[in-house]
Parts: sequence; C-alpha cells; structure tokens
Amino acid sequence: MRKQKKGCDVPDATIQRLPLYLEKLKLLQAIGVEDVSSRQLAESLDIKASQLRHDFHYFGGFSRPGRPYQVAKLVPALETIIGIAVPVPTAIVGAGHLGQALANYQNLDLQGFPVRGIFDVNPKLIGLDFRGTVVQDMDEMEEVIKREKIKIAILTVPSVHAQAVGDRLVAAGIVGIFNFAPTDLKVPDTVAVRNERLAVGIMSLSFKVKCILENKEKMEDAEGL
Amino acid sequence: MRKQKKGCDVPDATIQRLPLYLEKLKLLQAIGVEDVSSRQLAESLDIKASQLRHDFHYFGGFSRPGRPYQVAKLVPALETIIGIAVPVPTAIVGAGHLGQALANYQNLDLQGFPVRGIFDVNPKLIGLDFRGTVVQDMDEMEEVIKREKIKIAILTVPSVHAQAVGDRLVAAGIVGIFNFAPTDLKVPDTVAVRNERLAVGIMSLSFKVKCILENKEKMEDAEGL
DNA sequence: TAGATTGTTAATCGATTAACAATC
DNA sequence: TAGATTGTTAATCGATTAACAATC
Repeated sequence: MRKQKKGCDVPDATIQRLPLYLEKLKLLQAIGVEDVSSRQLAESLDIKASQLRHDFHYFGGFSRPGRPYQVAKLVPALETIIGIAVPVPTAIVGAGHLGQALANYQNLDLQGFPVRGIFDVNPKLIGLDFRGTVVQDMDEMEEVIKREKIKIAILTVPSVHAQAVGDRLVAAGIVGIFNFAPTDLKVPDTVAVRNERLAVGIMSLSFKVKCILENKEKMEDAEGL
Repeated sequence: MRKQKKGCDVPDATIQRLPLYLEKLKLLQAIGVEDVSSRQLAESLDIKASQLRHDFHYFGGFSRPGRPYQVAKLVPALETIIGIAVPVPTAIVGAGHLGQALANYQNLDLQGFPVRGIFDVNPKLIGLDFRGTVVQDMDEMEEVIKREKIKIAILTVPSVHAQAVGDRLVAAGIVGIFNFAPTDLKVPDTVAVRNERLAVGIMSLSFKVKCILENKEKMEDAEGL
C-alpha cells in the first residue's frame, strides 16, 4: 500500500490561503473583473505574487504561461479544489448560544455549507427554528446524518461531552468535525478535525497588546528624560 | 530610534503555544501536580520537548538546569508573559447572535478577560442583560472604554461596519481588536488585530474532507479489482 | 555518584521568496 | 516585436528538532 499523506500532499499553509483567494476572486467577479494577474491578486491580499503562483502550482493548469488568470475559470476551479463545487450538507451539534449564532449565520449557506440538521439534548431548545431548520433531539442525530448524507459537523457542545459526541459523529459517518470545544478530540485518521480555540486567539492578542503597551511606556519614558 | 519589532521579538508560532502551555499547566495544578518535566508537558500536548524548551527560552529563567519545572511558579510566570496576570477589561462590540454567544461565554471571565461593556446600535438589544453586563447604545462606547480602561475589543458587527467601528475603537484608545468580521481591518501599527475567519476554518476542513473521501474511493476501487 | 533534567547552540526541515525560461 | 505574464526550479529564510554541556 502506498503511503497516504493527509491533505493530498498540499502544505497546510497553502490550504489556508485557498479560501482567501476564492473570496477575493468572487469579489472581483461581482464587480465584473474578467482577468487578474498573480501580482494584482497577491497585492490585494498582501502576499507575494510568487507565493500565490507557488500555491497554485500544487494544482496546476489555471492559466497558460504569458496569460493572466481568468476570474470566471479560477473561481469554479478553486471551488472544486476546496470541495464546495457541490453544497456540503452540514450539521450543528449543540444548540446553545454559539450553536444558535452559527445556525443564524447565513454565510454558512452562501459559502457552500447548508445546515441540514441542528441537535441538542435540552428539551427547551428542541423545536426552535433557525432559518428553516428545527432543533432536533440528539437521539435522532445518527439517523438524520445518514439520511441527509451529512459529512461535516460543527461541534458546539460543552467540553465535557465533546469527546463522547465526537465518537458518535464518527460512528455515524461524519468525515470532518469543526470543533469549538476547548478539548483535543481523539478521532481515527480517516476523520479531519479542526479545533477552533477562542482562548488561544484572545490570549495571543493579549500578548501583543502587552508588548505594545510596554513599548509605549518606554517611548514615553525616553521622551521624559 | 531603535527598530521596534512587533510582538517583543517572539515568533508567532511560539506565542500561539503559550496559551496551550498555560491551559495544560492549570489542569495539572488543579489535580495537585507540583513538578513537571519538559518531556511530560510536551508529550501531553503532542509536541517535542525541545520545542517547549526552545519556546520557554525566549523568556528564560523558569527553572534551573537539572530541575523540572514547578507548576506553581510556571503558571503565574506564563500569565504575566501573556499579559493576564491582572484581569484585562474587555468590550464586546455588536450584540447580535455571535456577540451574545460570546457575552454568555463565562470562560472569557475565567481566563482573564472580564466583559466590561457590550454595545450595539439596535434599540431592541439595548438594555438586555448578559451575565450582569447590560447592552448599551454604541453612542456611549467611547466614554465607557475610557472610564473602564478597556484595552481589548471583540468586534462582532456586520462586515460593512467593521472598519468604521474599528476606527472608533482605535480613536477611543483600544489596543487590541479580536475581529470576527470577514474584513481585513486597517489599523495603525500601534494596535494589534487578530482576525477570526470562520469561513477559512470550515473551507480548509472541507478540503481535507474531500481528500479523505477521494482516498477512500480509490481504496475501495483498488479492492474491487 | 549516576540518572535525569534544563538551557542553549547547531542541524534539519519546510515554507517563502526570488529568479528565469517559456509563452503569449 | 517588446513587454508582461505564468509555471517551475533554486535560493533564502525561519521554525522545528536534535544534540549536548552544565547542573541538580
């Protein structure tokens, strides 16, 4: 058996830039731009043109040498690469405040991730309607996932339950979990997990804030001398 | 004037790991562990011990050579480095679904970021109480920021208003913005911004899901032959 | 002491950037 | 054609990992 590198052998840094390219290109498309060079596109994203071309080179064949990229061709090409050329049915598991916020976030739909199920154990939440999708009892989760062919789950349950619910999702056939619980989920390597850590975000911001404030103090002290 | 590197000359990759170290150490502290070696701590975080020591080396003096780290000393040391040894008063700007979810998220407080103000322009939201903090009209934002000495703002307004509100925050003296709008905020370099891009997260997850499904298909085809 | 551990430097690895031939 | 542009390889840069002297 050949070795089966995760992520189709594309580095993570490149994968993370693909959505940014797509977003910018859709914007250009909306205002009627037909062609765009690597330099133009890269500059608008504050990166180097060579990095953009290097990224595209993993997939290849977006243009011909000498000709700029055609927006109308690049947009669907990127959508296919990212895997959203066809809508990806998605579930929200945990209908607390964060789950509700995400359920109400219409961009999820627009970007290719229609919400086909919302689940919770709390009877008070079951039956609530979010943009046309009704919160169901978590007992029905496995059945709905199979029926609706849901592949991606957004996990917003309390940390203590994250692993147990994650195990159920994997057993039900979920292939990608977007985990908002501050827990490292253990899953088989046939399942992709992305951990969204709010605390990491605000703390690394805090570190930079502290540095800025300290520098400011020093500058003022220096002036005072 | 000396050149003033952002982030106190510590690489971003290291900064991002500091909260993970702190979190794990607090967990150890809670179960009464007194000493921990770089190897133990690193293994529990699935990284190399040498990376952990290399990270700590930017700050230095956490232990003496030959002796493991003392949890009781390391926790406050990391809190000081991250800048949360003293609580950092924080504002939530935009009290929509996401803003409400964050306002209800008690971990923010526990991790050193007490919410001292929530603001919105929508009269229907003004007056709502979230864990003891009442949503105020955005007209009062600048005054409250100054009075409460708020340094960090969590920005959850619609993208179209993000830049304008961001400008007001900067003018009011905010030093760090945790931006949830899918917009690249332009701020002076005396202000730190962290962009939280939900779409990037779910799309890079989608890419990996697509790869996994394709590989699965290939494996099944190979078996079928 | 012997074994374990840190702080610190050097080696390795991977990602970014530059360079340039091929092409339009 | 001349200027602009891509695809692709090589050079550079930075982050991770290994190694090891100093220390307990």
